[in-house]
Amino acid sequence: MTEQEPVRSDFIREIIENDLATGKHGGRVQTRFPPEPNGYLHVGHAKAICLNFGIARQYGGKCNLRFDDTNPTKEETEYVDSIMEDVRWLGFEWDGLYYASDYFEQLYQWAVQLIEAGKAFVCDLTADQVREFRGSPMEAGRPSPFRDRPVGENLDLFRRMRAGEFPDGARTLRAKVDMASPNINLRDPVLYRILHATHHRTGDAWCIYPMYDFAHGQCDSIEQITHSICTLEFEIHRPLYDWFIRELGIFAPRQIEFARLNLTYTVMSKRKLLQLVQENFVSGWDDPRMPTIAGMRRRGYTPEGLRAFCATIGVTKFNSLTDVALLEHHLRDDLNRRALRVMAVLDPIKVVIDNYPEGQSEELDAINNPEDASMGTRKVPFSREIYIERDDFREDPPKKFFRLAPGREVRLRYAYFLRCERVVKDEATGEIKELHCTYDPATRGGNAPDGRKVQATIHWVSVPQSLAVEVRDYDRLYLKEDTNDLGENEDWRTHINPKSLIVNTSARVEPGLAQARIGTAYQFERQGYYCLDSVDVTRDRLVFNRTVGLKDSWAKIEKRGV
RNA sequence: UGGCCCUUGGUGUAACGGUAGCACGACUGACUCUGGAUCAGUUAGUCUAGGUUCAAAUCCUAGAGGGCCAGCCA
Repeated sequence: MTEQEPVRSDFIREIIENDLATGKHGGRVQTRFPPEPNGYLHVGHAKAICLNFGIARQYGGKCNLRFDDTNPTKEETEYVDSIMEDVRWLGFEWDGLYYASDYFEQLYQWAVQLIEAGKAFVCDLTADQVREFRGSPMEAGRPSPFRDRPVGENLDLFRRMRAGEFPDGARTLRAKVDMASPNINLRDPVLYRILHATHHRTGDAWCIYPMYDFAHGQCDSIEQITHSICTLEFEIHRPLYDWFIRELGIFAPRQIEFARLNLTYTVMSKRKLLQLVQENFVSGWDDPRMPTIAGMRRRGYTPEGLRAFCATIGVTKFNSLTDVALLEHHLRDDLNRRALRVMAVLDPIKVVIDNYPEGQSEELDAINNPEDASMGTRKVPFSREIYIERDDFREDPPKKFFRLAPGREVRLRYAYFLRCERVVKDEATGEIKELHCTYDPATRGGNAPDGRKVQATIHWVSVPQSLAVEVRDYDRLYLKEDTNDLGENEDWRTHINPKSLIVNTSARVEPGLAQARIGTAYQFERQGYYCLDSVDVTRDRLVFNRTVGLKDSWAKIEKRGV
């Protein structure tokens, strides 16, 4: 990431600047990005990553990557690996790499400390009973009958919980806070539960695991996090974290909450993304339709585009729904600068140029990127038979349609003026089989010496040299704009778009694309940005993913009704 | 019938008691060998009601609307 990328200020940066100005923490800024390794990172995480790592970079601070791995039943090494890869791909490098599980022993000792101070107790209530005793938001809870268990007994029981003497769920360690608090998190929350499960890092060393609430704040404290940035739903947990920090007498980070990203037509919950994968709605976490970082990378999104998007959406405490068009705008903005222009005919119709000598071919110069002259030029072959886009011809052209039609002349990009003379149709179906045209040899390169103008320039490929490729076009995965807006008892899957993937096997591209490389952005001129698929390409089959389409003002005109 | 947080054009945001600005979208127009890009322009906003003040998007009160919280998930 270049240091020059613009950073807009926000309420969190204001807090930090204020802390810096007043000398809090001696000018030190330490943040962290704390994912749970139970799924792949998505674009919402990208916002959090840009925030935490971006702040550290901006203020000369540090940012750790810490895996919140306190629940062995859901976490896997595969996710740890993917998360590290995605953070790096986005353009960030962590200072410290930690796991909550690194701190299990310390956390255990702190639990013992709370027991000794009479602030925690071992509770024998079942999960159902705990729920019942907890009360509701409207009514106070009742204390557990085990709340006043003597310290010595608590210590003994907790030690035996660790030693594996009890089955899952038999007992918990709970904090003694306030059963009458209007904040339910303070009603004697569970600190430790018994879970005879193998942890992806600590193996079978433990059979009791700390709850997130008992781990997160203290992990931040251990790492001397100055600003602990998290999403809004943890706001109500903050008093609990502060309580632990105070009772334990340890370093106090400041937690600041911001609103998570919501995008139109985009499923963002980890639970739903996991469902999409497990129920085969998509091919995997990296399916190009997924809003995961891995999916977007495979789709052809760029780190720069994603970062630019994150920089403009801002950071607030307001629950908003960002238009996915804004993401696409930043993507196009970046891709426009970097993409190699090529010609590809997605839905070919054959054109025979009757006055072009049979058996002849030639090479024409084409510009690789009009936005960047340093990307040079290339040669594209031209011959008597070419393919053009079926959409670029209308037998009976509507008003404002500028492209090819009988008797009309257009420019073939980088080649010649072409006039349509005759249409050949299938007698039975009426389908257009091919076009017979003539070209003007004097217009080689694309300009007429007599100064004559054409209304349109269309792309094309030469039939004999063209390459047949597979092109995958993606549409939104979800049909409803607000994916969180669901009726009572409504299954969110009913709104999954059944046509989110369209595989096109009849596309033809210019021959130079035989050397296409994974990770390179291409613009199929007049159509969109594409990239080679990183998974399904084989030696004899090129597969291109449509990253995002170009803005199409003709489509707009046509849609309005001419 | 609880507690906490939030509310600025269609959307995302800025304005920190003193001219409501920016971006996206939409719409015009110019230009163009991509109906792309670019450029110029138009559109449209402070949730409501009171109060404080010379002055309120900003402070106070009430209301309306939205979000979160009753996992041995994070």
